[in-house]
Amino acid sequence: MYVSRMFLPTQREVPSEAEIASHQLMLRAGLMRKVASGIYAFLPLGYRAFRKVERIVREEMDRAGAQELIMPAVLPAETYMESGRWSVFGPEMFRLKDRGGREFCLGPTHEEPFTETVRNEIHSYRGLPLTLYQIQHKYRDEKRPRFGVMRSREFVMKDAYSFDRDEAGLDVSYQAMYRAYRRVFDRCSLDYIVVDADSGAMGGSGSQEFMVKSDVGEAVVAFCDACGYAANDEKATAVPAPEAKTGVLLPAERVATPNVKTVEDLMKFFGTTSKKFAKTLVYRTDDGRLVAAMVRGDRELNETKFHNLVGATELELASPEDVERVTGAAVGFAGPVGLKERIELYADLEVAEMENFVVGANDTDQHLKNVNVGRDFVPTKVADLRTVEAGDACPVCGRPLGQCRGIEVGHIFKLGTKYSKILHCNYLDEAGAENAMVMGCYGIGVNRTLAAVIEQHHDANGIVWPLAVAPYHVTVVPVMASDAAQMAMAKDIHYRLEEAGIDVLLDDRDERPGVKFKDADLLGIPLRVTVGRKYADGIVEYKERTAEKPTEMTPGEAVDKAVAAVREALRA
RNA sequence: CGAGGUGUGGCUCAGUCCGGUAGAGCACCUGGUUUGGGACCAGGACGUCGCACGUUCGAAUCGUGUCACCUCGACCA
Repeated sequence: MYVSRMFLPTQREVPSEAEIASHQLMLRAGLMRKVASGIYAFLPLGYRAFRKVERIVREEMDRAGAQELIMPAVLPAETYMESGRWSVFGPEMFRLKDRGGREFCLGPTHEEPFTETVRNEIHSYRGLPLTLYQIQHKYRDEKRPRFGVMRSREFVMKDAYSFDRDEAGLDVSYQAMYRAYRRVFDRCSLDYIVVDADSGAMGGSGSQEFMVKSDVGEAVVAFCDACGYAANDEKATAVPAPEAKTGVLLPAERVATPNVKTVEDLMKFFGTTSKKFAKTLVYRTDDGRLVAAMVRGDRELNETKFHNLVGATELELASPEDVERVTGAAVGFAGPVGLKERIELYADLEVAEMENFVVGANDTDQHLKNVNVGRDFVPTKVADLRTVEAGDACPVCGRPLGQCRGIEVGHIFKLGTKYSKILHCNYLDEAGAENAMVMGCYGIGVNRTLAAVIEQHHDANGIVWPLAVAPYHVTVVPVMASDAAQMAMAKDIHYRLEEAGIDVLLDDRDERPGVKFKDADLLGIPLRVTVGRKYADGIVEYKERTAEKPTEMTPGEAVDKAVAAVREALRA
């Protein structure tokens, strides 16, 4: 491809709307342009890279035995009404009506149409197992799209769905996907970890996320270097770390604490550590229940865990009015003892281990000290409710946990029979008995994966594509476009590479060399062959994007070296 | 959805407080000189200053409304 003919709008300046490296570089290198908030057009160079990722995904899905199909992006409301998700998705779903007033949506995820299709066509165990997938645009009207394609409202997802006779079959299908995912992200040269994830509202028996390590990731993961435990912080647990006990229960006592509301205020007032307090937080569920959660003063409540425990669809902090009604006190003085209304009260594991601690008295400007679980109050249930922190003890081996941020590029999920039961996706076994199919679902965010690659592979000058996803493998740069002999040699190298099946650019523009080198670096083309000052002696320069300096060699050697490097890198 | 911010040529931004002929750099076009890490000189084109209404002799600038975009938070099978 001749650069002079390409639609490749690069920008010298950093676009003001882009915050993170991948977003800035995707705009600067002319990979994409924004059409609306969270909606992007891929330009030729970006689309090439996108298709490289897509191809890797497709190859690995096919290798794992999954079969590709394509569902419509526009789906009728009925498809999601049967499962109940027409209402569950709420405003996040892009909805539209046809001319007859019938309701449709742009598919946010496709469990329903896949399940429906399989239900309609497969009725026997003979048709199982089956894994189907598509690479499709998905639509979610995110409250806050950000970071370019990292969190967008239209995005491309590879979503696969497996259908098995039983749990054992699901395990096999799931493992096949797990291995395929590892291969996909390995081939993309991503540094990632696989973490246990919350399977909460989706039900099901297990779920793992593929997290690309990155400071700009929106997810927080806890991991243990010693034993390999790793989990999304929504799910991560740690060994409780109770304070030493004296075994002497002191009598509970009311203390006037005017304007002492926060844990920090309390520490000052009582002159002790936050580990001697317990916070009581009141939440409201979507069905109108008020529920309370207690965690130790130095801990954070993990809303996901609480959410799952309470069994609500929606959960949010109760309004001040609700809190005042339940506690009979201003916000900040809630406690487990003497609540005005009987509400469910859940205590974290560590709260259950506390002794002679301080809680709100359910009376404005009053706290209770020397409170003890069992004697002064009995929680509805004691459970793990806190968010883990770096340094907490690993739940598997007890060593300190580390924490890092991650970009979720893939998610694999054992759905079980959640959808097959609701949607009556059944099969007859050998004995003629009807059973619900056991399902799994597996997603990869294709454009997010592309952004993650850039996030992990760039430097001050631009993108540094791994060969496997580079839009072009090699760029041939004649230093003086006006020198016909030089240009002829560059064209010859370009031709020979192209003939060898290499994706190659020829920067034939009549620009100063500095401009071409800067652009080559910005675009991140992994290999560069420069035809310059020594071309008359039959010498060109070969340089890897990451190398400090070029190496001199003959054009033939440069071609051979580039071809070998590309073939080596693409050997899947 | 809550809070904050920004909308001026393709890009980055100044001008707005204090109303008076719309600016700079980069990019673009023409000619010339250049040519190993984003050249230089000369000339040129490109704007209803997000939109609407209002105040005023006069609005990029003041007021009201509205839209878009960005950041933080909340939310996110």
